[in-house]
Amino acid sequence: MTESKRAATVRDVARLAGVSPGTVSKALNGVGQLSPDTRARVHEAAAALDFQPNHSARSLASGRTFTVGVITSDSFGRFTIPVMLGIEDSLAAGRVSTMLCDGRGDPVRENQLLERLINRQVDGVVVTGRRRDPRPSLGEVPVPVIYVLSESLDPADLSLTYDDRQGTELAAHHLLSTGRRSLAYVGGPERHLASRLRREGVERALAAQGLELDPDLALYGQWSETWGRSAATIVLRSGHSVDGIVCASDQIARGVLDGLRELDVQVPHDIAVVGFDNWEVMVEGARPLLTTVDPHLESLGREAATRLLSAIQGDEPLEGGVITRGCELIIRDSA
Amino acid sequence: MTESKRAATVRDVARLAGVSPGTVSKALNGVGQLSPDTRARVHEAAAALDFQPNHSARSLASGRTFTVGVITSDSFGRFTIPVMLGIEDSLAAGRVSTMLCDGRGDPVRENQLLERLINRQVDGVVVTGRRRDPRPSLGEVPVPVIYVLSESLDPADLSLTYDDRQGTELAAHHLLSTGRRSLAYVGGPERHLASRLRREGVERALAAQGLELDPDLALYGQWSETWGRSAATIVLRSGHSVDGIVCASDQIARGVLDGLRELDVQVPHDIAVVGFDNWEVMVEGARPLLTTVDPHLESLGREAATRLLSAIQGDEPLEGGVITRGCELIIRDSA
DNA sequence: GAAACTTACGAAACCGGTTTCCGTCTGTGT
DNA sequence: ACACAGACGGAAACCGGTTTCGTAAGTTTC
Repeated sequence: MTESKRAATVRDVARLAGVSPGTVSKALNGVGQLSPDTRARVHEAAAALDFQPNHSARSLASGRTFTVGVITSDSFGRFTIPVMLGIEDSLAAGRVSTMLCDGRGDPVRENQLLERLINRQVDGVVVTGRRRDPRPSLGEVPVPVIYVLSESLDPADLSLTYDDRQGTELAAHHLLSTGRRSLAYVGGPERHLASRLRREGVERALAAQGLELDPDLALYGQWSETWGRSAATIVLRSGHSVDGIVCASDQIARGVLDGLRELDVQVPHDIAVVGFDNWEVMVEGARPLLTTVDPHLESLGREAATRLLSAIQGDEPLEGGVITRGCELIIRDSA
Repeated sequence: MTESKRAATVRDVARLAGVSPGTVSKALNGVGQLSPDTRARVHEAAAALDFQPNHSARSLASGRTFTVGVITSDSFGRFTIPVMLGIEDSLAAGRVSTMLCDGRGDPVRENQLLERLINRQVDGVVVTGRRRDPRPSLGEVPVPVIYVLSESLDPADLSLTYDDRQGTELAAHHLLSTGRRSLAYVGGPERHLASRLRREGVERALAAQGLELDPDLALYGQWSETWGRSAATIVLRSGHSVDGIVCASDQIARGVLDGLRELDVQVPHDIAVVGFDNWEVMVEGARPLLTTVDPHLESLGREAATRLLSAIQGDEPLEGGVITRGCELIIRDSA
């Protein structure tokens, strides 16, 4: 099918339309001064020959590649994927392709990849990673760069991320507004920023009602189900009559649910549980279905791509700073 | 840093080395007849200027882009990612980049993406998808194509996939060799090839011992935990004294484990359970830790890339057929 | 009816490498 | 001393678009 000897070039089109190659370029790109008639003839000829401009040639001449690089420090994990989808979705519309690179969390490797992307003349770069913790900047790069999820340490860079604090605040607020009074927070490792921010969200919601989070009930551990199960026991044995638990991830929440069930606690009757991530697999397998916070990663990816694109087109650099988007609470059966 | 005005070109290097641009190209690419001395001088000059050949120009002239396209019909789901990682891993070594496209399972969109990749002159294409079921061929494509996971319906294409049958055969064999006699199989939807093949594996292992799979104990359902939980009940109520269950996925297995626990069945003492996929999240959250079949998706991706690469370099087309790789049983605590 | 603009398009340079072809220089054989 | 092969490296064409610039024809202006 796509085998007609050799692809048509702009000269072939020119010959068929009876114009010069330069004119073909102008007609097809809608630039220059051309009579409507000529323009039409060229388009016709191009269509007849199924002309597809050679991408390399176009890039070479114009300096633009219609390609953006995506560097992830995570190995396309659960967090990167929705972001990628959003990016793809938004870029595909502009006929821009993405070149995906996995930095494996190694800054050296990351820099090599960046070199390579620059060398390939990408029009822009998206940097993303699993962690919410700030990451080192890529430094001076000749094309626009936007950081997603993991914000850049350099305030001159533009970062786009979601609001951890607001997320759990939403969750805790929901618990409080449905009559719960004594909340616990089960986080991941304390060294992770996300763990600490999410705790703050719970504290803020409590403070708004004149309540506070008992230090005994603010637990740090791992991002795993196993930890969630242990945490459930710890909370129950704490002596406090907890009636709501905000978890820092759906995995933890799932562990908590399992732990509670084993201890014959009714969810949500006795204790309500909220997760974080809205990770389908976890949410679906959980019993009862997990109420959780959705950080809308895909739309974050879409926005990142859109901003990057306009920076590329407008040629004005992205202005630095951190843009934070809100999360949404998805209410199901566990709270 | 990478801001030294304008990137060095082959002419800059030529001037510094006191040779002609053509000679620089030859020296750097190790072709042509050049004295060792000249070669060295050019390399030195290139290093001094931190010369990076312009990718578009190189592609334009040589016809090769050092880029392969990856089209996934799955939205970078759980199955595609390990494959992608393998591909990346294997290609990065050859300084080849990957261009990722998500076909969303829509053949029309898929074809547009392919057009775009061809137009961008990719050197080769990898097609992958979540489903094991065969998929339509992309048809005539001017570059090598390899299908991974979802094999192509056209026997003239080269497909690379894993052996579902052998996977569950391994699992069932393990159960039998540890003294289990009465096995059940809990599959996904019957319309999915994977479900049927995995059942056959169980049957083969049983047949090897002169046993067979009772039709009552070969269950089809969904790829979900919920289904696994139901299936556990169905198996127990079947009246057969089952002592081993082979599940078609880790999610199902996890549901089965939960179901059994609720019915006070001891795993693996009373019933042994084996999953399929070796999906870390599921395996880790399961209690007891899940014994499961690992299809080694990442190495499948690596092999696909390697084959593609050699086809690209050797210029001989890939010979058609389906290559099937074996799975490995990962023994943990559930069987 | 000439000057002053416009409009429409082609010629050619250009982007930055690769590759072919050919001339020169050196060394060898007679 | 002369022919000849082989090694070396330069000039220039080439890949396939884009873009600048110049000019011929057509239109307005006075």
